[in-house]
Amino acid sequence: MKAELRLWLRMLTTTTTIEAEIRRRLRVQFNTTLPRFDLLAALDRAPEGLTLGEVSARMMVTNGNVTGLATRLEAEGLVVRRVDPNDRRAVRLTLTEEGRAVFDTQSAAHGRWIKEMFAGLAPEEREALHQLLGRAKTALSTALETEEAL
Amino acid sequence: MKAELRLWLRMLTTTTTIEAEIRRRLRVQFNTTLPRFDLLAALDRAPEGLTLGEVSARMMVTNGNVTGLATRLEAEGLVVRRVDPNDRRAVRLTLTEEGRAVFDTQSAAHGRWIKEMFAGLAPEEREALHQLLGRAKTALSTALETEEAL
DNA sequence: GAGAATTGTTTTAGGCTTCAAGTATGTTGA
DNA sequence: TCAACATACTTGAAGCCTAAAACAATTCTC
Repeated sequence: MKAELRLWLRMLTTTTTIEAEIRRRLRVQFNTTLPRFDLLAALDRAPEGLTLGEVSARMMVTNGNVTGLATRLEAEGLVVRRVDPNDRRAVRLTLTEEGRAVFDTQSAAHGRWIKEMFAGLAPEEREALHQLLGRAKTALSTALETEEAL
Repeated sequence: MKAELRLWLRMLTTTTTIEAEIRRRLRVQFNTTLPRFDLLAALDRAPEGLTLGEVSARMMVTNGNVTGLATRLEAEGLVVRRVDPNDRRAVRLTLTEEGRAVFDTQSAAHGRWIKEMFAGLAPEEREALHQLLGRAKTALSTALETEEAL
């Protein structure tokens, strides 16, 4: 098998394993899901709230997806939808007080999980991995741009 | 932000970007999906076919998931379901001739895509990344086993 | 200012995924 | 033997996700 394919498969399984564990813990410990958590995280970083379109860009998912996510989180009382007064086409999403409190707890736990999962890696290894992933990322975007240009 | 979290986010976005591109190409070039492709790949490596349970273990997804996937692929004529004569609870899945031909084409394209996406990485970088991901993987499984034991 | 193009969101149809419950078959041990 | 347990799969409900079409509000252009 080609070296590139081996690399990709290892990268994929490593990431998938971590992600599956995070999803599992979010479910059993907080009865929530990764997409919900990610949406709260996006709002947490934007004190003024975000329009659905901004959320969808930050999360790299489609608009229709965010609509449903927002509806569920709103039903749970964690976010509120408000029509943007400046642009009545847009809907602005903000965390409720409860939403912020819930996210703070979940976020702290999430941080601990990640730290724990990478604990077996020496700081230099961690740094080297970060560096190489950065290289892979730029290599990738050049490859995709070249493709685009055809 | 913690170094571990930065590393994880970079790992996640890199992997996600590649995966999204693969899904996109499978869709536009072959009108198929990644889970379908993965299922065919699993069968391709098993000349005698696999039971649904074996597929679900290899793909790391639930049984119910494989049931639906198999149903759709069967409807497309790419796989056949046959009750295992030795264990009438089990259903054995095998590629049809068409299924094998389709997979061969898709698999070749998939290999080229991956090669292309990692082309910007020098062989030493690729090797180093592979190595570090291996380290991360073992570090991760020790972390999860320790957790398990509590 | 009216019509056209653009932008922001929702809806629709379909597929993927999980968990939990249900059905059928197989295995085991009193 | 046969009841209890285990295994293999399917089904159903709910959520996540996409692409494409529909709708609504805004902006542009003449």
